[in-house]
Amino acid sequence: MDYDFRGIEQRWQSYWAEHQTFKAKEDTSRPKFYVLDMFPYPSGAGLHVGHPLGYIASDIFSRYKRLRGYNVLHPMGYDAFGLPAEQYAIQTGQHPEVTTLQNIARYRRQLDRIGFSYDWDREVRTCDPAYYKWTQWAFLKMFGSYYDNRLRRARPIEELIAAFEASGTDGLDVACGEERSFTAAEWAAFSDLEKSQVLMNYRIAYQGDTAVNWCPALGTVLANDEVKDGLSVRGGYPVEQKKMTQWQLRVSAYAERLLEDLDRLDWTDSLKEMQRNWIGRSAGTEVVFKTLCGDKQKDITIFTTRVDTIFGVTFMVLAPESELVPELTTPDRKEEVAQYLAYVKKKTERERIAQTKTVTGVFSGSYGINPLTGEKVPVWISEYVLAGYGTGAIMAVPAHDSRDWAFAKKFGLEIRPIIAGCDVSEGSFDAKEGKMCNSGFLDGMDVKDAIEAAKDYVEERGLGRRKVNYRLRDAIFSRQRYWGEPFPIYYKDGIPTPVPEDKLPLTLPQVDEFRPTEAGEPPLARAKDWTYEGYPLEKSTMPGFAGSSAYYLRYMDPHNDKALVSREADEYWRNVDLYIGGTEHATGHLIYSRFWNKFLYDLGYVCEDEPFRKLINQGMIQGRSSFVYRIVGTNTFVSAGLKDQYETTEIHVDINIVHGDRLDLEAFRAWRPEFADAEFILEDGVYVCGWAVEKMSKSMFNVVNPDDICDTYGADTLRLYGMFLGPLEQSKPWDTKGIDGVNRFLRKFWRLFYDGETLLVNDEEPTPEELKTLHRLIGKEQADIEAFSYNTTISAFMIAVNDLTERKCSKRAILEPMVILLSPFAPHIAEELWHVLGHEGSVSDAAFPEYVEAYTVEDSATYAVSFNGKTRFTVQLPKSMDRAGVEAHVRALPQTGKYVGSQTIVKVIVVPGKIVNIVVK
RNA sequence: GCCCGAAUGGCGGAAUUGGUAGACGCGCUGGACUCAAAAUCCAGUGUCCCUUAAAGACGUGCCGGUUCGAGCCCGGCUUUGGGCACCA
Repeated sequence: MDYDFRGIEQRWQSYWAEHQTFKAKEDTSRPKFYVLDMFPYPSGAGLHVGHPLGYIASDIFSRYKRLRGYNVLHPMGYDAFGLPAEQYAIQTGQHPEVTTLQNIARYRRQLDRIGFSYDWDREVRTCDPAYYKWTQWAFLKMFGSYYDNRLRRARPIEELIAAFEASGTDGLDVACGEERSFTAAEWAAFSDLEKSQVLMNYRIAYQGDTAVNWCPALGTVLANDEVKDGLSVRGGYPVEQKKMTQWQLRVSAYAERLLEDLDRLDWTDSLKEMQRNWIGRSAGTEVVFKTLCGDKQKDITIFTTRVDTIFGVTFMVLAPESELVPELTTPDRKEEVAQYLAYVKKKTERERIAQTKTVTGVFSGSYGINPLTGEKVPVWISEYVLAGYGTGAIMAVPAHDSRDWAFAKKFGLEIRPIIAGCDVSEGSFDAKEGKMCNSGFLDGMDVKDAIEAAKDYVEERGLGRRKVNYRLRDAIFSRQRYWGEPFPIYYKDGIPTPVPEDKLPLTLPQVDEFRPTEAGEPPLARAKDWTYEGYPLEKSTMPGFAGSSAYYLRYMDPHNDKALVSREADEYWRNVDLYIGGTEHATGHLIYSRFWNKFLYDLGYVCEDEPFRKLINQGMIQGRSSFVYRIVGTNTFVSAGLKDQYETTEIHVDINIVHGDRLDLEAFRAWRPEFADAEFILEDGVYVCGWAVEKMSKSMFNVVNPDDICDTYGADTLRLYGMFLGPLEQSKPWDTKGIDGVNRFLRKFWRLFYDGETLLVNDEEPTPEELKTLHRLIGKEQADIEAFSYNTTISAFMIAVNDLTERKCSKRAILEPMVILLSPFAPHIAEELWHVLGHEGSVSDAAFPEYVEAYTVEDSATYAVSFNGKTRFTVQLPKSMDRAGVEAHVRALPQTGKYVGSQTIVKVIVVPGKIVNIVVK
């Protein structure tokens, strides 16, 4: 019998489905292991080979853990709300749900062919009302909570209301938008509407005015992580800054915990570093400068990490959006300031980014007073100061900050160095080193000491206080779109009011069209009767990350309609042990999920405060594009090696008609009508294509469809080859050259069982050498799989199979454990061979073979030979060698003579496995 | 500009973390089988010197250092991938 992968793969895939082999049940008698993939957005293009690579990696680990006796939870679902389906709906009128369901069906067919061990009974879809009920529920919980900075956790808003009633804001330390203070009596006197507005300042899900990334082409706002280089990540449309009232999540309240808890996670350092930078903790000082502005007195609070440089302040700068700007603009400067503000306002985000080197600004006419020196310094307005960070105002120290330096140069302001001996004629001196000068009481101190001394000084005299700032902003949670979760909020007399929990889910209404209304309202404004008890419902919907923030919890208990997850299920599965996915979610999903989980943890709904214990980032799979070269103005194509002799245009060509960089000329002519009468200039009789590694995409004709690989080689070969390409975490191009190698390996393994129709498996006793081969493999597998070094694991397998082939060993005692070892990687062929060996049932229920040290190759130990207390060289000796043996060996070494010379060795001290000390006389 | 990471044959990549560099696979060369092709199998394959072999020398981006010993550690570069980017 030959290795008939088509029959085998079909047969075993049906077997798994029929027998529910991978159905996961809570079972407290067994240890759990939760392996999760980042669920896909089902796009219209279907899967390409890059997508399932991470899924294959996690599937291998799931199957491996199963073999090791774990109760494995390995689910899959779809992140099904999102922009592309809606854009398509706007263009075609097709309901996004229809296209989404079609895409899901296609994804499922593609996934099924690869033989994953998913428990499909637990599938979730974020666009399913039974699922988004819990997204809405969580939102309501956030709406009904505030963050207590002292307890460092979220609490129900009722507790805050009780505190207001008892003593107003007195003695509170809670996360909020703006600092406010009022007494209990004042609180009691507020109207309902006023109370609602006050509470918004504290809720974890709140409505507030904010500068947002507005994308006119998409007709919606976007979160910071949805914008890159001033363009929307999806679609690449321009984005501008706009002030709008939006729902937001107070992620910033969790900044410190999100940062601290990174240390406890088993994630890669680079990913943790990305999150740390995104959170951007910076410890500094807030200092108050009084101002002189006609007869008005106004304080400017600034934030700085370098109070020690305060003696070098020669001017101050406000963000254009700062509310102090109108107050501090003197009448004679009014016109110029207004002009500048208009100029800043009409800039798009993209222009701002492109022009970061251009220095702009305007003088306000006012002066600030340096609280340490009493000196008067001008207050400027410039866009290089951001309204959203710190206090939106800075003290400028041009001698020691490059941005201030550039500004001072441009506007001719004084640059006053305060570190001895530094040269600031060509640029600022930003380093934190040297001795202070021109700085009053700080003179002569080391900069490092001065930083602390200055902080203390300012704090002790009440001129300012220590303050920690974060770059992390609150997440903007409204989208002016149709295809997302509706907010369970209605407006009762203008007061945002939650829809009662027992009325959830609040389902998405039908609309006749999916674009915004003529009045510029979101599409939900088109719905008939979009009201609750006669009051208007919120018309925006939630963003893409809403549904993906807690999906891992829902998998634990997907059919529960009483709770997001039951206590029992949560306490059994707890959190994700292994999460595999791309690094592109580092500052989006992976932050939001952690925040969302911590919030639920604070309120006692889940028992772990971090969602993903270990995280692996699989690298991106790039495409290998092929090119042909058309001579300009002709329909003649020249082979890559000769192209430099002509003036040519590079054209992407479908990689399916290129074989080993050689173009199939007939297929090329048939490919597109305009190439039907193409002429070619060949080299050595063939047309050689050029190539490049690029992103895998339709437009570059370099997409490899996993279905095609399954057709030609089978899913097992696809799985093995994908893992054999190189280290999991590394980005690499998909190059189908070389796939024959792993396919050959599978056939070779098969031939250990069969010679044509003859079954070769026998019950002979294995020789010690054969056992050694087997156990070397077991040892390698165990160590390498745990380290996700799948490529070397597969190499080890190939070595073992080559070795057994050479020995003509088809002994059951060797082959049986090997089938089990292979099953995580190539499950279909493993099932078939398990069956051939006479077993009933699935190899997935077998146990990982035990590793016996006796059969392993004799390991060597390294001994460092030291003489006169200094290590001179090392020797490698078998681990089994005893002390006397090591001693004799060392005495006989020629190197020993070199160092000991004519002296006599009186003693050799052997520390097992490590050091040999030689004592001489 | 700032913060991470990487650099090894013709190619993808190994190397027990300081101990025989190049495992495994691809490709290539030669051979066996075959009427032939495919498939399969066997042998060779870092570079240089050489008819060949032995032997030797060189060899992990570059320069220097530590060490008996460096792909791995230290200092200084170069190239490259990724993240952040007026965050005070």
